[in-house]
Amino acid sequence: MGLTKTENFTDQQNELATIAKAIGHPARVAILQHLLRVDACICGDLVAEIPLAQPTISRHLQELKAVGIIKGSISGTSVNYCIDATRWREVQNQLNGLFDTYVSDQDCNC
Amino acid sequence: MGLTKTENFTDQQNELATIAKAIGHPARVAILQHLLRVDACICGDLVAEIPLAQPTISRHLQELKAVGIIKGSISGTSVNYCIDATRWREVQNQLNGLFDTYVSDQDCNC
DNA sequence: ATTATTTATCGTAATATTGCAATATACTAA
DNA sequence: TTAGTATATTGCAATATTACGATAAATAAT
Repeated sequence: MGLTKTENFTDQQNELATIAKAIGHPARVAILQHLLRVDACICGDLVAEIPLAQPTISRHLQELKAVGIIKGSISGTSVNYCIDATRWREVQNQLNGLFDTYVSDQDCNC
Repeated sequence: MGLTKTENFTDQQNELATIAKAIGHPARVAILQHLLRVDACICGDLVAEIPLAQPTISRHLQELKAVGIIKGSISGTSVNYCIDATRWREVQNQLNGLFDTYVSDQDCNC
């Protein structure tokens, strides 16, 4: 069917999944890493950095924007993209919320 | 095309994406949360907990197992699943490796 | 006005994912 | 051996994702 049954899960579970899914593509990881590395707003030189066609990169950018971890602002004919600081930390906390649930003494002997 | 061009990216980028993708489904988040909550090996009562058909849950379990964050051991006619402690921390570190790259003073005014 | 530049959107093709019913497999119990 | 129980696999059908060429839209430069 290809259709995820989101109604069966909690908002938190769906949100966590949506976030993870957004990061779940190497091109989007590469985009995030580039935005982090240049530590500034960056225009569309992502197309030069990442070996994918311009429309494809544009799509990946939209997907990252959809979950709020990056934002873009128009500057003349180009667009400046950057990490959304607040959302970035929020997302990190939400992921760590899942990972920190694990306590070491619950190691089983499977 | 539907085919991710993994050859264009580094191993690290691909691995990070693969991990995130595995977590990127609410059913798999629910499975992980359940495994964490019961803080022990758990037999396949996941089917009772999560409102999806048994084959569907089995598939999600295989996907989580494929990235190594859970492991299963046969115990008679049932299977015990649990978090793989080492891999769990490894994955958390890898994700935090990405998120910690962000330093607050790089806030741009987009 | 025309042209160039940059980014987004549309249309399309190919592959992937999700989900379930049916079935297979593998062990347990009688 | 036969029946029961638990999990995995197979075989679909439907939807989603990925990617790219073509094109649109919007500004900048001449």
